[in-house]
Amino acid sequence: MQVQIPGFNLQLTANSGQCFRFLQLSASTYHLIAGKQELFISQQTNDLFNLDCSQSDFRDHWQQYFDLDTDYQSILASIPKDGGYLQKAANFAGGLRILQQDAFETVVSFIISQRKTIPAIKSCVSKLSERFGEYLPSGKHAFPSAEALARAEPGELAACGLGYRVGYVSQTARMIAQGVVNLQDIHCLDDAQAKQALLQLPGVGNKVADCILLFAYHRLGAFPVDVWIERVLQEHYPQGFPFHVYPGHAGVLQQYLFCYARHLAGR
DNA sequence: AAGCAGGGGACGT
DNA sequence: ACGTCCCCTGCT
Repeated sequence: MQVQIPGFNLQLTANSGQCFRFLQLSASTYHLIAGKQELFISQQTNDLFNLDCSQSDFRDHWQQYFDLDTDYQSILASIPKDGGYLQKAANFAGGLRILQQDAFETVVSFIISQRKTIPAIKSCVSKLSERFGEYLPSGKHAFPSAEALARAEPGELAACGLGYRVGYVSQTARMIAQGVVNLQDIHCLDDAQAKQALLQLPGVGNKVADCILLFAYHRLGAFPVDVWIERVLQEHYPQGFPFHVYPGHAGVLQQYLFCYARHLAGR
């Protein structure tokens, strides 16, 4: 189907480091696996997109996944037009959308993300899926279930490149499979409670918890601080980032800053 | 409380 | 070829 999505930039979103399961097929076309759903999506013009799914799949699944019901115009409008770094970042990355991803996949992906580059994370996630994820109709693999990773041998996880994170992923998968932490229930908690719940998982610290809140639980106020954001804050906000100006959506700005900083560095 | 170990790949030199 | 860095956490 063809659909008009004003302001959305697929390339920026696919390469934003939120999700590690976009495969770029051409300049404007990507393949994506999210949960048990697969999608070929292509950006044809500024606002026009081609998706190989039905109207009902789009309405029931992808519209939410790509966060098309959030008003990004008003978020962009909240940024002062002062020619500052944030305005430049927003000007570059304003087409980015905060994806609404599966919680378990996001938990594991970001446990793996610590001290790794984005290409390395993608490689790990891909290997984990091929080894432990269930087959999809296309012959590709879904991201593994908590049960599958809980059963996995440490050596098998290590073979996916997890390194010292093998224990974190294994224990976290067990806690979730056994219901010690219920990822569904976290949707009902407020931001602070949700963060506390996630911090119980081994391998999930402050930064990773913020990423999970932002990319799986759609808590747009969560503001993950990684090494790129740390540098941006030190260089451009030495007196601190003005969170009070952006109540409830600073996390969106964090993504603008992250992508812009990486862009300037040629990544 | 600060400092540090920790797989291995990506990246720059 | 080689050192540094990587969307960091947990231990000391």
